[in-house]
Amino acid sequence: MSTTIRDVAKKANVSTATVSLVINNHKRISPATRAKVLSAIKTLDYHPSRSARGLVSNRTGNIGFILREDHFSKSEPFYTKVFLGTEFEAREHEFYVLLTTVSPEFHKGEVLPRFVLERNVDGIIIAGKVPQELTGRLSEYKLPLVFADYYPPEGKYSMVLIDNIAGGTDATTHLIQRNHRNIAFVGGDIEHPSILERLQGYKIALEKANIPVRNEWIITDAVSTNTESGYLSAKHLFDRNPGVTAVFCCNDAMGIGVIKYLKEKGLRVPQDISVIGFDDVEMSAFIDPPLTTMRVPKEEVGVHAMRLIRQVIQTDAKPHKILVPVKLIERESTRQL
Amino acid sequence: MSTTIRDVAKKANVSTATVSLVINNHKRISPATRAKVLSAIKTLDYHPSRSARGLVSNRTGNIGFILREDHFSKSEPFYTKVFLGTEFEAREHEFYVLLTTVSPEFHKGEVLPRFVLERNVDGIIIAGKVPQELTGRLSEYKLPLVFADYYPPEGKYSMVLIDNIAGGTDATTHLIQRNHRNIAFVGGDIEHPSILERLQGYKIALEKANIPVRNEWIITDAVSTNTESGYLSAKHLFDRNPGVTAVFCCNDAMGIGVIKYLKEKGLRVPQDISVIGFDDVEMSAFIDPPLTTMRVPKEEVGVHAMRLIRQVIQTDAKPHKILVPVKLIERESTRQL
DNA sequence: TTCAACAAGTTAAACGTTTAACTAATGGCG
DNA sequence: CGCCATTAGTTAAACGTTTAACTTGTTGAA
Repeated sequence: MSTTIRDVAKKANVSTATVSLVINNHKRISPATRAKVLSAIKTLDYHPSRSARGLVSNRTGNIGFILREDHFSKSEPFYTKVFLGTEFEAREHEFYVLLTTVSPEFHKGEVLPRFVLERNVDGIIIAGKVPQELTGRLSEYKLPLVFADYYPPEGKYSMVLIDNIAGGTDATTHLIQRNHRNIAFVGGDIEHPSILERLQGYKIALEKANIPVRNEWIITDAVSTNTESGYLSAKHLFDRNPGVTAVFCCNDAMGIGVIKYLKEKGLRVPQDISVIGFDDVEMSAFIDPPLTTMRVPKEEVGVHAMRLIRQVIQTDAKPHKILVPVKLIERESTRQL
Repeated sequence: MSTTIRDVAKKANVSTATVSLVINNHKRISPATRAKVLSAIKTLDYHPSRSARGLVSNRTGNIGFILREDHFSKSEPFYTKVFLGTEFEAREHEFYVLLTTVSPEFHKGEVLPRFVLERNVDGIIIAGKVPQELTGRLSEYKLPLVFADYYPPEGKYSMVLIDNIAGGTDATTHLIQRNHRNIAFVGGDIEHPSILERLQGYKIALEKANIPVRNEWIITDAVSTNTESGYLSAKHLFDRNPGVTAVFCCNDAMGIGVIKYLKEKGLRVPQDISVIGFDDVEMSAFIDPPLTTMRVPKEEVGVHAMRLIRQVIQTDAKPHKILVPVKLIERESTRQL
C-alpha cells in the first residue's frame, strides 16, 4: 500500500532499525548514513504510521483535553480560546489534541473519556472546574495531568493559573482611584478557586485603601456566572443597596448582565454606576457602553498548559505552577466619581 | 501492563479471535459465548488498544477537521460552532476529531496535515473555504472527504451547505415587506460561494418585487468579511449613495461594522437606516441596536457533516448534498419605513 | 447413507514500527 | 602487539489487535 519503513531501508541499503533510529534522531548514526536515509525518506515520501509507532512505543502523539460540556457547548468564549492556545502550541510540537467534554455531574458509574481507556493519549490537560470524581479516577492512571484555570483540592499537579488575586486587586483599585468608595462585588459559583481569588483581591484592595468590607455588597449566591446570573444578582444587589456606585463583576458575562439590569432600571452606566468586568471576552468591546475589564490572556493559558504537559512527558519534570498575569483594559463603563 | 485481549481470551476460555469477533460484534458467535466473553471483558475492565486496532484494521476512529487558520484563530464564532457540532455527533458515535488549521495561501511545497500523512484519520471534514491546492492534493488520497459550508470548483464530494439563496431572498424580502425600496447589499470575499449565493438571493427578492437591481448599491470589493471591512464598505456605500434606506449585509460581522459607521456618521439604526445581517452570531443580540439577522444553525452543519462522513466510511454511500435552512430572527435593527 | 451446506470457533500470519541485545570494525593505549 | 572501549549498525522479538483460511461438528436433503 503506502511506503513503509522497509521500503526506505531497502532503498538506503540499511536495516529498518537504522531508519527508525534516524527518524527518532538517535546519536548512534553517522552523518553519512543519516544523510543517505534522509534522502531515501524524501524521495519515497515516507511518513511513519502513527498507529504502528503508538503500538510499540506507547507514545501516541496525542494530548487529551477535557472540559465540562457546559464550558464548551455554548461556544464559551473563555475555554474555547484556551483550547485554541493548546492547538497552536501543539501544532508547533507535533502533537494532536483530542478534545472531549464530560458532564458536570460526573458520577461513580460514569465511564472515563475513551481516549484514556484506549491508551490513545500521552497526557491530559484539564481545563476549568471539573468534577472531583473525575480527577480522582484519572489520577489512578499514570498519565501526566496538567490543570488549566483550576486545580483540584488534593494532589500535586502541574497547573497554569490566572493571577486572579492581583487582577481582583487591580480592578478594585481602579475603581477606588476613581473615587468610588461604595464598591460591590458580584460573583457566582463561589466555590470555583478563580472566583474566590478575585473576591479575595477585591477585599485586599479595599483593606489597603482603608475601606471597610461590607458583606451585603458581596453577592455570590448565583450558581452560574452567566449573563442571566449577573442580571439577577444585580437585581438582588440594587433592590436593597441603593448607595452602591460601582460594581466589580467576577467576569464579563455577569458584568453584561449587570449592565442590562441597570439599563432596564433606567440607571446609566457609567454616569450613575460604574461597572468593571473580568476576562475581556470578545463581546465586551461591543456592548453599550464598552466594558472596562481585566484582560485574561486566554490563549496563553492554553499555550502554557501544553508546554507544561510536554515538559512532564519529555523530561518528567516536577509539578510546576505558572501564574499568568492579567491587565486592565479601560473602556467606557467606569468613570471618575 | 494493562489487560490485553489475551487476558480476556484466557479468562473466557476462548481464542483471542473470538474475543475480537465479539468486540466487533460479528454474527459468527453464539449468544452463549458472546455472553461469556462480555462478562470476562467487564470483570477485567478490558478496553482494546486504539493503536493496535488502527495498525491492523486501518481504521483509527479519528476524523480530521480542517479549516483555515484565520477561520479559527480569532475564535471565529462560526466555524468554532461547526466544529462543536462535529464534536457532539462524534462523541455519540465513538469518533474523535483531530483539528488542524492550514494557512490561507497553501502553496505547492507545503506539507499536508500530518494526520493525513501518518494515516491517522478515517476521513476528513473540510470546513469553510480552503485553498484549492489543498483539496487537490487531498483528493489524491483515497480518504473520504466531506465539505461543510463550502465546496471546491471540481470534483464530486459529499457536502453540507447552508441554504444561502433562500436566506438571502428572505432577508431582502423582510426589508421589502417593510416598505424599503432602496436596499443595498454589502459583502466581501465575493468568490466565496456562500456570499455569492446570498447576493443571488438578494437579487431574486428584488426582481420578484419588481425593484430594479442597482449595481452601485452592491458593495463587494472588500477582501475579507469582518467588522472592519463592513465599516469601510459602509463608508464606500454611503459616501456616494445617500438615498439608501436599508442594507443587507452578507454576515453579522460586516453588519456590525456597518452599524458602527452609521453611528459615527450620526445616522440612527433603525430610524434612519435599517440593517440586516446573516449568521446570527452570539454577539449580534448584544450590540446596540440588537441586530436583525438570518439564523444559521451552525452546530447543525457540523452534525450533518459528521453524519455524512460516517455514511461514507461505513456504507460508502454516493456523494450526497444536504441543504440546511436558515431562519429570520427579527430584532431591532430593521423597521417599517 | 452420503454429502453439501452451514454454524461456531480456532490458528496463525500480518499490520509497521521500536528497541534491547548483539556484532563488527576501529582506535587508543600501555 | 594485545586488549578494552567506543562507535555504528544489525537482528529479531515484541507491541495488541484483526482476519483470511481452516477445522470441526451438525443438519437436512437426495
